[in-house]
Amino acid sequence: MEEKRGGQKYDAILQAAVKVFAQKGFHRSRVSQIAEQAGIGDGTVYLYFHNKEDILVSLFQERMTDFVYHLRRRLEHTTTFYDTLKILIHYHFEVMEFNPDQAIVTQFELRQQNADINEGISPYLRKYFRIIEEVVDRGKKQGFVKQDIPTVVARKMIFGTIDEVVTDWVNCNCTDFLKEMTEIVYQLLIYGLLDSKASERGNL
Amino acid sequence: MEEKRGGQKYDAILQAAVKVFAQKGFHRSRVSQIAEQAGIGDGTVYLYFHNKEDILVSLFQERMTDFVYHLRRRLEHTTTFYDTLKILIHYHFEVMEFNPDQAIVTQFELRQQNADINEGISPYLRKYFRIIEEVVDRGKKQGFVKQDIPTVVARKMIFGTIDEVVTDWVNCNCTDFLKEMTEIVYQLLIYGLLDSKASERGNL
Amino acid sequence: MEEKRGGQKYDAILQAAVKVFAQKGFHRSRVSQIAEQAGIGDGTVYLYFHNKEDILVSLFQERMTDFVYHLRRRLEHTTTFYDTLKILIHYHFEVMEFNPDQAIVTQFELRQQNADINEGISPYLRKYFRIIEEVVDRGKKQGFVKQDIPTVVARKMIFGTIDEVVTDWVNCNCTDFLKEMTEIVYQLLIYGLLDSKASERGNL
Amino acid sequence: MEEKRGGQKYDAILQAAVKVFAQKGFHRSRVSQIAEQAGIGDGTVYLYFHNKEDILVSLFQERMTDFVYHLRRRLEHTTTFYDTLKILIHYHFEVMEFNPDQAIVTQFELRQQNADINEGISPYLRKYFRIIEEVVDRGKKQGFVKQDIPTVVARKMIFGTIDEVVTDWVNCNCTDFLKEMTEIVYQLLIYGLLDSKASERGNL
DNA sequence: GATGAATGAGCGTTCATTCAT
DNA sequence: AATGAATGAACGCTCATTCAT
Repeated sequence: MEEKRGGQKYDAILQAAVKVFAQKGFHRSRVSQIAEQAGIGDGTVYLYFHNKEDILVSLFQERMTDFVYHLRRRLEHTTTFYDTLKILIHYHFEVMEFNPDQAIVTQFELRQQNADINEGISPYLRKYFRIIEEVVDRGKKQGFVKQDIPTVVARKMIFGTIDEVVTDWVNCNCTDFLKEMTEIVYQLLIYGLLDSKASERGNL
Repeated sequence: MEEKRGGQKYDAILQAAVKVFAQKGFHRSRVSQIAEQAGIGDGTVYLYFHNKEDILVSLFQERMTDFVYHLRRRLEHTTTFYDTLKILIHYHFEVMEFNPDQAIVTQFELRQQNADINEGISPYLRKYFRIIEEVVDRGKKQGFVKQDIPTVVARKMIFGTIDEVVTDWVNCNCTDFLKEMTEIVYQLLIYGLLDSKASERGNL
Repeated sequence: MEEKRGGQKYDAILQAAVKVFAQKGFHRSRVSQIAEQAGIGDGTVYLYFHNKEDILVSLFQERMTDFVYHLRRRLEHTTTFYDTLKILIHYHFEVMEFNPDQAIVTQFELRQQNADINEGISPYLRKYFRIIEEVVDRGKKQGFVKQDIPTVVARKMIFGTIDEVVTDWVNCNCTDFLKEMTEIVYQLLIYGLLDSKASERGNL
Repeated sequence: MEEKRGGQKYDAILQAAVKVFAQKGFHRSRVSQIAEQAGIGDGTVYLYFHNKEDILVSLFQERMTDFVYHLRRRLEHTTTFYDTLKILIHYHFEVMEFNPDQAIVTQFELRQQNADINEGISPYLRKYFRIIEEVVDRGKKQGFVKQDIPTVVARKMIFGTIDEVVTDWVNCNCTDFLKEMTEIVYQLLIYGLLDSKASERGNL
């Protein structure tokens, strides 16, 4: 076992875990099921992970690290706030749509009020938050985003909206085409709900 | 047991459950802990609830029914979309801030991928969603909300944003004043991120 | 469950435990076997004992408390060191012979190098040691026992000899009549190995 | 594996085992710990021993064979019963004191009610018993030891006493000087507890 | 011979639920 | 209705042992 993280078995376990967790939920999933799905012995799981929770946490860390890495690469060559935000939304939807099992786990199983799980997950989620906040800040500098909007609150709206769209999509058994939501979500975040003609018409 | 729902012990159990669930999380909570906290015997819990999950589900149903009832009453006398939306946001924050234990349970413990729990919760959550969607629809009729925004998507943004703000607040141990977020959240949802002068300046 | 120690189930578990421990040895014994032997459910064991080790320790504590109590009563009315010592030896053998299962557990399973077990057992074993030492001390005062023999060493010889006799008896599947060893052991401890005529004959 | 018994790795494993067993106790010791302590791979252990129990048993057999061999050599040139017994006691204490880890294992870990262990150990322990019994028998022939004392019982007293002294010494963390106990133990075994003047004084 | 990754049987313990009182 | 002692199914995890390299 030269390599733990990134090793063949390590990956197989994570891949098996997403499947099982997505199907049964974390608490109803059995370590033996994961092992079986991965085609290895029960005990082998514990050569690569400390315990069941560690599988869930590692799963998120691996995927989030990947997500953040590729997201950053995609955002590298964008210029305007508009492009950037749209690509961010699109990539988030794309990744989720590409791996519905992963999406299920992300939207449900990770939202646990469990110290170990939370501590393992939070730092990695915050990395994503930081990207969104950087996007907003850049938007401010470029004059696209209103200066008086607190960056953190803007991030909460952006992430909260995207996240809710994904949750609903998962709840509908991932039937719709998530990526097609990109444009409308983007428009809403940028322009808000208000019909600009309303003020002109004196409705305010 | 003349009365189940609404009976004295029934309420005592729910009240005890919020406390225990908030502190330990649903899966780490023991039925015996809830019984003790409620000052009753373990077996008595099962005179009022089918099982542990039923407690969590009933808890949400009760609170959500209350929430929806009072929210509707507050929204009854509002006229413009602006008032309505602001009151909705404010009331959501107010309720959460008033009962942090309830907030913790709502933001974490209810997000379970568990058939029984989900089926018990979804209908009641959808009642809230319907209110939000009605608000959006009314806003459209009044000409405040852009007609081409799908109501459901607008609801996702509104709820998603509010929900994310609450989640973050809970994650920060409920230290900030949540209600003070109302105005900024309201502004963001209505006007979006865009600095309107940007288009005039030709940044688009 | 009004009573734990001394309760009906508590005793049943201990009685079952001696039997199972004696047959299989502590480490090869299964809690489920003890429960079955006691005619109760597996979980019930844990209403009366903290864990498997606690059963072993409690077993020894109960039996040793009994042993010490009855031994003291028997020794109460003895006068000379001779009577006292003989009764002590006899009672030790009698108890062991009366309950071979208990004897097996005492001679083997309790000699564990395990902090929890040792800490639970030592204080109770020392109570017995104290009795032996008191007997020796009284013997000294009465002029029966040589003054220059350290009481503690005398106790080690007395207990060590009795204990070894019992161990050997257990190793021979408890076939001999243990109580019949009383006299010879007594003689040996009192007079030692030496043939007193030897010195007279100048063999020394 | 040209050589098993006596090979370099074989010895290394035994040496490592004493250390680990003494520290953790047989059941809490892990084969991997022994391997690590011996500086070899886990699997290598099984090239030299059948299983974990075999290590414990072999350990005892090796050490006991050595012990018996050297004890016999020391006793070869003694003449009187007195010398012989004293040397026996002294050598037993000396060996134990020289290797406290070995002593701990001998006093605790070997006293297992386990068929395999017992069967492996008994024959070797009996070799020691036989020596003691030979010493007693010779003592009888020489007229030092009372003829009517059954040799086996005498052996039980001798071994039981020595053994108990060692056990107590181990329980006190091997702090005292064990060898200094030789004389008093010897005196006790030879002359017994009785103050010979007592009978003269008519105390009997 | 030496290794150590892989195995999987095995078990102590928990705790939601029941039911006799 | 209320109790809480009793239950036993269920499972995460360990670790002695194996065997391909």
